[in-house]
Amino acid sequence: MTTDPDMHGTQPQVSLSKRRLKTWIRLLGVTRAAEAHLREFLRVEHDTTLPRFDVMAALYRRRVPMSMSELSRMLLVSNGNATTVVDRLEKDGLVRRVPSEADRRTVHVSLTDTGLAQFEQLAADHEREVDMLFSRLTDADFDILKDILKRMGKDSQ
Amino acid sequence: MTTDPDMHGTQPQVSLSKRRLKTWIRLLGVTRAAEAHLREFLRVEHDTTLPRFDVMAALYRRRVPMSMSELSRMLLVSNGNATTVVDRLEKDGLVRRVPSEADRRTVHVSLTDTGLAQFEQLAADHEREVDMLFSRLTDADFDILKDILKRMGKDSQ
DNA sequence: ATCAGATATTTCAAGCTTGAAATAATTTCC
DNA sequence: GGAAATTATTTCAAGCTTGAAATATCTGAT
Repeated sequence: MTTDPDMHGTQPQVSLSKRRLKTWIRLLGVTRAAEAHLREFLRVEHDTTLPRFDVMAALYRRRVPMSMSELSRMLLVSNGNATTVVDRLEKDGLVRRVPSEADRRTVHVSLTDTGLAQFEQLAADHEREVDMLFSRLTDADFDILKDILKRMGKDSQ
Repeated sequence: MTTDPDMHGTQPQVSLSKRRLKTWIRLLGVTRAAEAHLREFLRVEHDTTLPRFDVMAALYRRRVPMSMSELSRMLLVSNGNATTVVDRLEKDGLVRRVPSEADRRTVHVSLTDTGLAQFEQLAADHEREVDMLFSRLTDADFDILKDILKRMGKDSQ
């Protein structure tokens, strides 16, 4: 909370606003690099893609069938997007659509047995990969990061 | 570097690996939410897109004309992608391609006067928007984040 | 001088992503 | 009970993104 309007402190010429921008650009860069790495890993090692993985991961975490809307809200993607990715996964037999009994507008999506088996393979390898990406971070870093990210996320409640 | 195989420490059941995964998922979520916010802002307020903004920002930062390869390397996107975004910006008169004198394989891309003027408008608003997104973070947070991100980025040198 | 390998860019097909429009079903409120 | 507003999903056109293949050019070793 160092307020220093005339910039006589340790950061002489850099406004807070510029610092925020720089941090955002760096954050975006690091995140994109990590995403690119994981995408490459999924393609080369498992012949799949990040969006497919994301959908399967969301379904896996819940275990209980999930509506298309819940899915797209959870993944922060548009409804139309969720539809097409699920379409492809369904065609490959990894995912199943079941119309809801209670609400005829709704469909419930869930992993098939094949999908579940494939995902468990995938998830183990993926976790190992993430582990490597974050290997330079200590436990203390995680505490701090968790706190910072929580505060950042507050905006988009 | 706390090695505690039997988990008798302060984090009883949670392995470091699981923590890394959770942190990555949260980081990805926050970054995507912020990106979505900025995309929405660019669309509604300036009738443009994030990739277009990214290209213009890269060209602006350098001032000196830039090859397509440098551009795609800087933005972490494929060559083909850079080509199509530049195509569209060029068609809109915001960007210019000039063949290199020294190397006939190379084209140099730069902002046109129109592009420069438009970008300066855009950049000011964009900075204000980022400022809002990060308003909950203190100066101390930035110091820490900078350090953490630097260590994370080391992998993808 | 030539040729093999490296580098710069574009093109291409396929998949991803969006926001808006279309359809269908449900809920709310009079 | 029925009209109006809301919600769930799909479809659509346009743009984004990728990796691989095609072209063109350059560089370096012989």
